Amino acid sequence: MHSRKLLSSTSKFHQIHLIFKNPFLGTHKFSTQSTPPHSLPEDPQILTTQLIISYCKKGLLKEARKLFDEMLERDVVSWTAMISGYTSCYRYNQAWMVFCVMKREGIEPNEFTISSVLKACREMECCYCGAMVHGLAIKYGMDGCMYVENALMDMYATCSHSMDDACMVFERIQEKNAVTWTTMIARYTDRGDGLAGLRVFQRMLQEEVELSTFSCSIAIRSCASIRSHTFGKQIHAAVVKHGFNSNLPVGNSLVDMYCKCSCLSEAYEHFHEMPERDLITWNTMIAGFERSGSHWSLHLFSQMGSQGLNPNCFTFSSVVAACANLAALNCGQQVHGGIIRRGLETNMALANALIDMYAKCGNVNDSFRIFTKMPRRDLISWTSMMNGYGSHGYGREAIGLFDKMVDSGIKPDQIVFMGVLSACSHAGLVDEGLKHFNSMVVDYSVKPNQEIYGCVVDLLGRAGRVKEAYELIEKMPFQPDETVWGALLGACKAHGISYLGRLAAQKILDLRPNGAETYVILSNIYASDGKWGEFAKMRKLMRGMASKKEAGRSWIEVRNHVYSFVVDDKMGCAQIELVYRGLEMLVQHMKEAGYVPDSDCLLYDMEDGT
DNA sequence: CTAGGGTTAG
Repeated sequence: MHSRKLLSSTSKFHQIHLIFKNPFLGTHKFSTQSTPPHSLPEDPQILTTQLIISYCKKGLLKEARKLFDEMLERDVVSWTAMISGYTSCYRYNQAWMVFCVMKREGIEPNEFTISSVLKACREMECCYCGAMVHGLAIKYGMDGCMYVENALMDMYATCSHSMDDACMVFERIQEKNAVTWTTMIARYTDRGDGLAGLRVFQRMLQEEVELSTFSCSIAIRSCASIRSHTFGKQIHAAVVKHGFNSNLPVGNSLVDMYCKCSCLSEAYEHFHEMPERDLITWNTMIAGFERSGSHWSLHLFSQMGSQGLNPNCFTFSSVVAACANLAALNCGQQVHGGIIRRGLETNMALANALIDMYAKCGNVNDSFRIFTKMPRRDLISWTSMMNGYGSHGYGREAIGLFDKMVDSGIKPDQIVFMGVLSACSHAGLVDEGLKHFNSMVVDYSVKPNQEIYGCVVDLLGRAGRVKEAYELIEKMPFQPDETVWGALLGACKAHGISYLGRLAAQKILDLRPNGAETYVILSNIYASDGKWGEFAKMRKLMRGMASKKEAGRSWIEVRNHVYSFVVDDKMGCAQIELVYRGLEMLVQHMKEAGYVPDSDCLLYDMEDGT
């Protein structure tokens, strides 16, 4: 811990001299004026405290701390200024340490100190520290102060394992203000319980608390988190009624809510009608389009540039993902250039997105180049690289990365195991895959979910070990879902095992009776078994269903332009004839190499008997 | 000198 330095000159004039040398109080002003402005306090202790605050506001913590250490007498205000200075610059440990020294020196904290230090506890997610401060607050009789109560509630809501402690504080608050309500709604939403957040919002309305832009934007985020278009629209109506429409946070959260509820046209409509848009508005809309309309996302990105807005790492992470979805390598490389030009390539989230983008564009070597150059890697970096290797069939490399990741001290999660197992599955590394599956629970205490079981069923099934796959399904600790049965069905189809195939298809149809492709596979199994009566039944059921299946679309980027195709496409690009000629050549090559076309899943050709 | 709101990655 630091020691308090004593100045050689102990006069108050020395401290005032220090202050006049300081740039933030404007030395030039004082030197030209004969008397300082009246607003400046004459007490050097107060002056120094204000100087500390100015330094902290500029992020000059070292300078602030030096001044603080050199102070001859420090009252509770100076201590609190130093503590809140550290918290406002995200140095929560330092804030906490200053608080501890303060207590040791026998300075009694006030409600300002307590609420500042509670913020530090909250950010450190240290419920233990927070509870200790709670005790002090009670001891000094500050637990009736609004600021302390709200800060306590927020601390428990953020750090405690459940919302129970926060609720206890909340219910005891006699006069709840706007901050009390909004904090509660926001914390429920942060924990993924948007519905509970909305219930608090509803109670707030019942108690006739006036709506504000704050409460509206938070409540809209709650709607977004539970994808409730219904509630979202209702709050939107209230927003219009209160004239909050022109408020940016409210407008931005509305755009996000409509996007998350998959109402992209409504989102865009609102985006379009907003009187003012900032970077966050554009980022939200671009991110919203990324998932289900990547080309719109890229279009919006270029529009944003022509509006004179400078993209940040949030913008780029969506745009890189959009390029990955489209497998648009050229575009992705240009975006990568833009990232480097802005010095954002050190951003971990962006590097992760680039790894994924290059892998999905087929350049897994570029992915690895980015991966190796990263100074620090998180779980997502490793997962992205593993998935990149896995999707290119490099199972051994993916396993190697997994081991290195564990060695570097990062704990794998379910998604990492998904990556390792699917890499093993694609590379035919059955025993390695099973080994990792078994060590999941034993060595890493990660519980396998449906998807992971589906992956192991796929792993066994691809290798022809269909019976083992079925046994695994029977041993599953929960009811197998569509993905699991789908994996088994795929294996049965590939290895011509009709008995288990019929069973799997039936299970899928029980879960999702309108799955046209399942009927196709099932009818083909009946056909191959010569059960023509059943086959006819299936075909009858399928009639009228085929139209419900959406056409699969493929696309390719050539010279900065994305061309997309559907089966029997006649509308495509001008060189469509050339494309078909190329395709015929390829099919000829494949047939010469011994390829037999698989028509099991051709839905449209069924009626011709092909 | 103190408290509350909006956007991103597998």
